[in-house]
Amino acid sequence: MVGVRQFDETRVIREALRLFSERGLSGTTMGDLAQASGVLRGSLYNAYGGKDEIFILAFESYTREVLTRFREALDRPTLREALQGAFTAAIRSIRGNAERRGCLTTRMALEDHAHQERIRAGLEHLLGELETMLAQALEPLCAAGDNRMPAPVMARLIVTFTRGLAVIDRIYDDGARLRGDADALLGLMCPQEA
Amino acid sequence: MVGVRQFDETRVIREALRLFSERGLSGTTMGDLAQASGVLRGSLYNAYGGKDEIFILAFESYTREVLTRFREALDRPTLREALQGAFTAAIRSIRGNAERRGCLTTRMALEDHAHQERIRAGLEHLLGELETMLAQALEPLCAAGDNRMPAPVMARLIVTFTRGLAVIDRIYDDGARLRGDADALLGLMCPQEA
DNA sequence: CCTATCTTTGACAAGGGTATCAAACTTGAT
DNA sequence: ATCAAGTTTGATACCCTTGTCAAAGATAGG
Repeated sequence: MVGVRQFDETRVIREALRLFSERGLSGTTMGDLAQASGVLRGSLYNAYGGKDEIFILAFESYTREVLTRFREALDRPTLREALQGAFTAAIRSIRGNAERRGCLTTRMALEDHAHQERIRAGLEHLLGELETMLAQALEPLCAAGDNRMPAPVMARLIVTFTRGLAVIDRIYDDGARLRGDADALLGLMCPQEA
Repeated sequence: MVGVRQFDETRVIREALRLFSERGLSGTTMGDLAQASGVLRGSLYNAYGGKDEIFILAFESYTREVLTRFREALDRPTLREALQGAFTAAIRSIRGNAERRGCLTTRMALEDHAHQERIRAGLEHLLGELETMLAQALEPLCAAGDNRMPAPVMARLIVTFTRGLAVIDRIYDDGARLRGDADALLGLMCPQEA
């Protein structure tokens, strides 16, 4: 290797993910990315080609992160606990942490961009994986109880509902509201008073 | 009146609503608005001041339209029918008609803009009205059945869930999927097999 | 130490959008 | 018919963003 990249590539992706989550794709400029990562615009163009390429990399990283988080959250012995885990993970994803805020998936779903189809396909892939993971995790737990709702239907409902949580958070910015909604749906899905 | 406006103001608002719903606020330019309404940019600036002012007017019009639609949809004798009416109205709003597509509320919630606070307040107002309307309409119907969930909680859950439907529609563009999700939640809220 | 190759740097051109403005125009009221 | 007030029109200035590029810099391999 003769020409060696001088900057921290993981930092670029990390900062990009943060900015895209907070401001969206069109709301983030190459200048923003450059400033946040401490790399000059020219270097970013040279290394990645442009904003869309950086976004794709950031989104792939985000997909891995989200799926890992849900996989862990669902690993519980009862239906109720698994659902609680899923909702808690979703709300944590949406409300963010010190490093990042906002749900990139929901954000990208509502935004228009040049590479619409590619990004839409990425979102479909992420939500599809999430739905499959939910269905597989809930299947045995649903069968154990007296649940009338099939696990795949429940999985879809959870995916759709949690997208709604992301929207509501943008408007009310109220964690208690999100937890209240999640508890309400949990109550419908697990009527028992354990 | 000496200087009389030469163009059709209702057409401007109607076309603006269509464009903002389909492309978002930042995705719609004054040029787009001018072209769609057949009015020159200069005239729009003179009449309204700028894009944001036009948006506010369009959003107010949208708020009235949505609330009217839900008021009619909820006017049913049983809980199940009222819920079905609400979900159908929501899906119709989201999927649109020949004239317009896309859910402006959900779209605006996820987009960043200069007048963030003003628009966020507008969204909170619309969803608040919707929630109140739902709670009041469902209250007597819930009391009639053996429902354990209080009407206000159910109202919030519906508002949140239907925002999720709007997001899912953007990704899958599949009306059957939306109806499936709505039926699933309906099944949880009205367990009886009428 | 030298070199080939890639990276960094800063400047620049181009495109698109917002906003402004003066001049021409329209029209209700006197 | 004339006037005053508001509107239309097209041009223009300005800003922001993207994308490109040549020159300078850095580094592994010889």
